[in-house]
Parts: sequence; C-alpha cells; structure tokens
Amino acid sequence: MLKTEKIPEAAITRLSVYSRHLNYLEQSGVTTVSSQDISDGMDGSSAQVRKDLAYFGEFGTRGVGYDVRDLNRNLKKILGLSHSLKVVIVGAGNLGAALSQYKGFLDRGFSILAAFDRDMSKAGGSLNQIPIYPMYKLDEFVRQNQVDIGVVAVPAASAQETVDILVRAGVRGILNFAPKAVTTPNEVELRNVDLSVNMEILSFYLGLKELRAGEAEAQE
Amino acid sequence: MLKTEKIPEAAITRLSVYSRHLNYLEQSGVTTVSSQDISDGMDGSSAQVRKDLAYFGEFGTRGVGYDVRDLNRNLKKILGLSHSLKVVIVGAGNLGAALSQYKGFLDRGFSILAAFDRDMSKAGGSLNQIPIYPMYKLDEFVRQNQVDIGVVAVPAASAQETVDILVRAGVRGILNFAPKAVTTPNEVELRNVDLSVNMEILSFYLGLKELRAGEAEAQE
DNA sequence: GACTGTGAAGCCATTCACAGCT
DNA sequence: AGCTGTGAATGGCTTCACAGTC
Repeated sequence: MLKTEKIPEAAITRLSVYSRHLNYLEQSGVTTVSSQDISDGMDGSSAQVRKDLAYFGEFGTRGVGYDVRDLNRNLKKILGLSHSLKVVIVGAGNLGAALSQYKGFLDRGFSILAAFDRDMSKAGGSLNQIPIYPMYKLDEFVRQNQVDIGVVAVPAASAQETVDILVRAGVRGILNFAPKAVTTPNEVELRNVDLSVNMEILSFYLGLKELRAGEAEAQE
Repeated sequence: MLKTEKIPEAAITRLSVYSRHLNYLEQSGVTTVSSQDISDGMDGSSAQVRKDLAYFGEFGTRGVGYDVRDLNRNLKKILGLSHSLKVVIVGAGNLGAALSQYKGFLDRGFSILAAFDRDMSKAGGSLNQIPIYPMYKLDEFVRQNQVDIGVVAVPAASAQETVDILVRAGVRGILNFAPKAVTTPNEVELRNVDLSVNMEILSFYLGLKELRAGEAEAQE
C-alpha cells in the first residue's frame, strides 16, 4: 500500500478525471467498466488507465474489469477526498465569489468555510451562505478551525503577501489563482491555476495552426 | 523561423510566465536580464530558460544577456499576442462574470466582446461593460465578429452542448472551465482549466505528506 | 474471449557541461 | 570574466505487447 515509487503528477490529474467520470457512471447505474470504457472520450489510452491505477494497487479483475463503485471509492481515498478538507477563500471579488459557489468543489466534498477580504465594507456580508470576514481575522480563523487549504483570489500585486499570511496561519496547501508566480516553504503545498497562462497557450496553438496552414498553401 | 521541431507544451507555459515577468521588469525600468535573472523566483533553471527560448531563435547576446524590451516583444509575438484575440464567454453566472472582468486577460491583450447565457432574463444586461446576449444569438455573433476563442463557463451538464455550438459557429479555440471532459474536432484547439481537478491534486499531495510524516514517526 | 497487470521498449523533456561570443 | 546557445547524457512518462486470470 505504501509504495515509495515515484508517481507522475499527470497520473494524479487523470485519476481525478477518472473519478469524476465514475461518479457519473455510478449515478447512471453502471456497475462494471473496463479500462477501455474509462479512457473512451478522453485523450488517454486504456493502457494508460491501467498504468495509472497500478501505481496504487490492483483494483480490477482480469477478464472482467473494474467494479465502478469500488474503484471510485478507492480513487477518492487516494485523492484524499474521504474526509472533506476545510477551505477558505481569500479575496471576495468576482473570482472569489465564483469559487465560493463553484459546484465542482462542493460536489467533490470540499467544505468552504469562509471568505476574507481586505475591503472592510464587505466584511459581515456573505457570498451565498459563506460568511465574509476582514483580513485581520484570517490568522485566528485558520488556526481555530484547522483550515487545510487557502484559495488565493486576490490581485497579482498582493498575491505573495496573501500567501505569506496563509502560510503563517498554518494552512497545509494553497491554490493560487493570481496571475503571478508566488512561493511557499517546502512544507506547504502550492498549486497555481493560471488562467491567463492557459489563455496564452491556446493563443500560441492558434498561431501555430495559422502558420502551418500558410505553409501548406505555399507548398502547392 | 519556421522550425518544425517539436516543442513541449510545458515550454509554452513557461514562456507565458517569462513574458509576464518581463512585463514587470520593463515597467520597473530594467533593460537587460540574464537567463538566471529570469529563472530566479520560479522553479526552473537558467538552462531551462535558454532551452525554451532556443526553440524559437536566438534572442540574447553571449556574454551579456537579453534585452528586456526586445525579448518580451518576441515572446508576445510567439504567443500570438501581437494582435488581440477576440473572445466570447458562454455562461454569465458567477464564473462567467469573474472571467469577463479578469484583469489577467485584459492586461495581456485579449478582447472580450460579449457574454451569452441561456437564461433569457440576463440578456440585455451587462457584466461590467460587456453585453450579455441570449444563447440563440451566439452563432450569428461569432460569425459576424470573427470571434477567435470561446470560453465555456457553464455547468458540467451543458458543457459539451455549448462546445458544439461554439465549434459550429466557427471559433478556432475553446477554453473550457466546466468540470467535465469535453471534445472538439481536431481543427478546434481545446484547453481545459479544471478547477476541481487542481483542488484534488492539492488534496492528494496533502495526503501523501501526511502519510510520509506518519512513516517517519513509525521508523523511530 | 475478454480484460487486467506489468516488464521492456520507445519517446520526450530536462539537465549537464562546454564551446563560442562579447 | 560573463553569459548564451547547444549537443550529449540523463531521467521520467507513455506506449507496447504479452503473460496471467476469469
């Protein structure tokens, strides 16, 4: 169970996607799937699915496939979703508001406890059930409620500062949405979800396609 | 200039981050940087920076470094940001609203022309300057305005359907925020920005850390 | 016959180390 | 001396192909 083997991050990404798909199948009443079924409709191959699962154990039955319910339970356990993680959102602007109500988080069992904003006039208000507090209460709140994850949804200019506050308060992980490279000490896990970078990657490939189309014409 | 060499997607991601950092340096009045300077404060090495740039040409001067302004201009050109791409957002809920005002897009030169929503009562309204139209106008709008990119910010259940409409209308790329695997034909570039997957990856690493901490204790 | 689990092969990306320029 | 550009080496991920199981 405790293999110290190195697991590609891309594999984790895929496990998460598999799990969501299994949720859907479970609701649809499907009870058994093959690795082929799982990989259909995404980019990966069935071999990839099996390899990804193999990092964590043997979940299937040869000649048969996987039990949907059972496999999904295992995946959720691997992903740490068995007990719901406690989350706070920093920055109650548009993005913070959107994240606080994001179905994708709630459906997967994360509990968003509170939002925080520097703007004192927002404090006391709420984002759809979730209370908004002023920034100075963040530290105490995180400590008292043993918050696991801080979501950073502030402007780029205050991103690092916000991260520092969360780290000092004792969160274990940070999900950063600010378009700015930030850093955390090793013991605090960090992930950047860089929306503008994603838009630019798309832009790059559009340009590349244009270029190739141009070349193809020129060849005739 | 037109190297057909294969370029890692990760390299494009980094170029985008470099460019943003150069923007900042440019504003700060810095005129020359080394690959070391660029890599400082992010995870990569200076060798990586040089390799990434080498896919596209020779932008520096040996013994000296890179001209900030010049390099950034080149990066933006590579990323297709020289002429601003036209974007529409589908789904005028919280996430759509947040994206329509997202500074990270505007700062980098994307123009968000309109938002669309299935809910007719939202039509006629606006999200911070950006007009909201009913869904049935999407096709015509995309054609008439030669929209390049469609941003999908609808619930998972209607994601594929929305993608199909955008594809038929003729967008060249799609940025999907719905927590659902969707597909496009080859000629339409697709990128998924999966917020819940990112949260789950974070969750996974938190669990892993816990496990390791437990093991370390057990070893004594 | 169908499907999983896995070693081995192949492929791709990153890192190293140094030649080449200023 | 300082720094870029790059071939060669390394390391890691994915694909292949098949033995093992039902």
